Parts: sequence; structure tokens; C-alpha cells
Amino acid sequence: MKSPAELTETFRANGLKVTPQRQLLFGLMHGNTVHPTAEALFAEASARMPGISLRTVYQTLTDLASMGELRLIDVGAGATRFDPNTDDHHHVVCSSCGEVRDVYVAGSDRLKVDGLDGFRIEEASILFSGTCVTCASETVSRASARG
Amino acid sequence: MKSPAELTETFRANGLKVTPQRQLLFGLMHGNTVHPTAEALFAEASARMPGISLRTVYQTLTDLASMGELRLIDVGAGATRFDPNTDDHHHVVCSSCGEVRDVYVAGSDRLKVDGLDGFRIEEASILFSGTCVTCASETVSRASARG
DNA sequence: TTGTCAATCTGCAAAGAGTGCGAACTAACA
DNA sequence: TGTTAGTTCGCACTCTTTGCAGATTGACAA
Ligand SMILES: [Mn+2]
Ligand SMILES: [Mn+2]
Ligand SMILES: [Zn+2]
Ligand SMILES: [Zn+2]
Repeated sequence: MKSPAELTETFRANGLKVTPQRQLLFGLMHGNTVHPTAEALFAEASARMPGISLRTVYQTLTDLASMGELRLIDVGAGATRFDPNTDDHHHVVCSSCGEVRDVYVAGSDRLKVDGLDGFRIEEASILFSGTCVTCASETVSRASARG
Repeated sequence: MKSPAELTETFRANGLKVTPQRQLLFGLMHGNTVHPTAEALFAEASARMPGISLRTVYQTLTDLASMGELRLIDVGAGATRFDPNTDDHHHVVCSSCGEVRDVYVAGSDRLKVDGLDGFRIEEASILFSGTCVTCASETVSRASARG
């Protein structure tokens, strides 16, 4: 995702207004690596700008996504995640706490794939799922506590 | 997924009853390759057994899933798909019509993956998306019709 | 065959995640 | 400072899935 300053230019150049709500969200998403949900972002935004609406958060997020500044990530659990990292990358999700992290994969061009005949493929995404280090250690300590 | 006859045994062995509704769903899912949604299955089931409830379809499907007889597939578009194919495989979804097909991938063990440190990985799923042959040709014919 | 009882079925309410809409508001530019 | 197209916000509503509870019925034993 571009910087808030660059986005300001881009928005104006496209006939879109740069409102305080949008500026706030530009700032909250820029460099954000946690892959937040709209609700999570709404909570952060509300702390800084009481009264901002969830509707506006969704609006701005989907606007940014349709401009290619944001990727929508579906980790198959509840809400969509928003990702300002537009590099070619994949994700791993903790099935316990929902944490999402970036995963970079090389060599996917050498995979032997069977079943795509007839399809014009536009995208391939790999989703790893498992247990993050925090959740793993919590499980361990609970087990010890029980004896 | 096991055959309807085998499932009948398994269910009884686990203290679960074998009702007409369940038998019908066993039959509808066995060997089913279309990755139907609960609603789609409900429609098929209703044709053969008027009065069956959507609630029961969901119930039976999630029961089968928790027994490992069915896989739940999330193609990131609306409803969950149910898959009786428990082989190690992946999927491709048509972004136009929603069709889902099986994809077999070999060589994934040789991928160079960066970013999984600290995670205990339990699963990795690859989702391809693109346009199926039917939707591609429809686009072509519409384009020709327009000149 | 009949009785018993836990498991099941169904309908309906409700939750979670978004989206459509329109009245009130405001950034951008003249 | 005025004009106006673009925004914001609240609310109703859709869609998918789950919770609940009363009515029903398989499964097993007598
Ligand atoms: Mn990412
Ligand atoms: Mn499949
Ligand atoms: Zn975790
Ligand atoms: Zn298609």
C-alpha cells in the first residue's frame, strides 16, 4: 500500500475526497502487519476518532482494495482480513488465536498440478494453518499445571 | 467418505441413529464431486424427501465432518462447500460461476517456505481461482454477439 | 410385538459479517 | 464564500450458520 501522503494524491487525482476518516485509516493500515479485520480496525479508529462508523471503515477498506492498495484475505474463519502488503505472498493462520502472518513461497512454478485443464488461472493462494508459538506454549503450561 | 452401508454401521456403532434423513444425505454425498453447499444439498434432498429441514442437512453434514468423513471447503465466496473426497487434494474455483473442482498437487514438499518459524503446521491448502471453460466460452460468445 | 428413552428432527429466533439506501454533511474548487 | 459532487453515518436488510426446545422416532430389550 502506498504511504498516506501518496494515497492523498491518488485519491484527489481520482476525484475522491480526502476526509479525516480516510486519513486516519490510511495511517492505521500503512505498514500494518497484523492483517486486521474491519472490526479490529474500527476499534482502533474509534479510539482515535470517536464517532467514526463501522460503515465508513468497510467503505474505505473496500475502496482501497478495489484500487489495488489492499488485499482481502480469507482465512476461513469469520471475518475478512485486510492486508496492505501487496507483494506476492501467502499466509499462515493460527487455528487457536487467529493470528495471521506472511509466508513467502518460492518454487511453486515447479509444482506438478493436475486438474486445472480448461481453467484460465488468475490466482493461486496457499494457506497454512497450525498453532503459533504463543498458543503452543500456553497449551504446554496448562498441561503442566494439570500435572 | 465411506459408503452409505458402511456409514450406517459406523453411526450405529457410535450410538448414533440411522434415520431416513441421514440415509438420504449419505446417498447424496457419496461419490459426489460437485462440492455442494448446504443449500444445494438441501434442494436435492427436498426433491426426494419433501419436508426435510435445512437444519438437519447442516446437522448431518457437520456430524460427518467431525467424524472425518467429509471435508469443509471454504472457497472464499459465501457458503461453505462439503467434500466427500478425503484424499490429500486441493481445489480450483471458477470466480464467475463458482464451480469447484479437485486439483492434485505433487512436489509441494520441495517448496521453499519462509515465515513459518514458530508455527506447528497442521495443514496447507492451495486454492486456485480463475475462469472455467464454460464461463470462458460464454464470455467469448457474448463478445462476438456485441461485435 | 411392545415399551422405553435417548437421540433426532423441525421450525423459529438470533448471531456474525457485510451491503444497500438516503438524509445530512463537507471537501474541493471556482 | 458558494456550489456541488462525493462522503459519512445509521439503519434496515441479506446471507449463512447456529442455539434452542418441543414433538417425534430409531434402537434395543423384555
Ligand atoms: Mn500478508
Ligand atoms: Mn475436493
Ligand atoms: Zn495462536
Ligand atoms: Zn465458471
